Amino acid sequence: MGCNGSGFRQDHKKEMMAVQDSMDVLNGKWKINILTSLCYYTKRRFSDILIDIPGISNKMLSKELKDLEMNKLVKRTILETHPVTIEYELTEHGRSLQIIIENLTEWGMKHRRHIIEG
Amino acid sequence: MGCNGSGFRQDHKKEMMAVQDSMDVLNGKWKINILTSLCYYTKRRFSDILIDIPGISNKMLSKELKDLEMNKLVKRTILETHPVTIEYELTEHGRSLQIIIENLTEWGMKHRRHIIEG
DNA sequence: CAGTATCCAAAGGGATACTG
DNA sequence: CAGTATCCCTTTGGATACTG
Repeated sequence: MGCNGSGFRQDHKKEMMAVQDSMDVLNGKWKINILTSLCYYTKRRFSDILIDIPGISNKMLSKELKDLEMNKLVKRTILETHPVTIEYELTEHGRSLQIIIENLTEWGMKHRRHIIEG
Repeated sequence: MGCNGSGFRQDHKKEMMAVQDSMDVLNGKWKINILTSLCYYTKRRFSDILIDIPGISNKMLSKELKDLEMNKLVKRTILETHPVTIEYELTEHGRSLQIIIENLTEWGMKHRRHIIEG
């Protein structure tokens, strides 16, 4: 049942709660951006993401990556190179956000045309 | 070109920027929730939304609705009843977020099963 | 009903420096 | 490279009261 679907139920508390559940995970100023970087680049190192996202500080990137790991959206792998290489990537659960990220990408471009450029 | 698409271009700055443009509009703790309420209920009054979204204060709802109006996602209509009735609804541009909201709804339910309920 | 105003605490987050 | 630690300002936003 979509947004315009008016099924038997009159209220939409379940939908409201579900969206809230999503936003609890994706909150903060940078999470979506980090997930986007990992979504499009597949594998990415700490310093790469730092460059991918203009304005983010190492402190925030560190914190947000930990949050995302805790929510099982991101996987951190240590490669035993010298010195060690740390790779971040989406988990399977994280990849289930792919469609949302693609939609946000598309919508962002549309919004730019609609508002920013007039 | 999707997240896994590796076309000719090697970088994804355009996509990163587009997502950032989206998030600039949808930032804050409550915007998505407000849009969700208007998406599923179609038309909604101030006090209705206050009830739809557990935890939001009238101050924040007021502020966020203004932001959304400024970004042309939400339309505010004054009905000349006694006393006046104020109706909020999505603009056409706002309705273009419908697919994202539906995806977030679905993903939230999936995430609940995956993480919260184990 | 549909907000606005004020106060104030807590969280967010930038800048800079430092570590293994 | 991949972070931590600290300082401290800024923003967020809750509580409460008030207005037309």
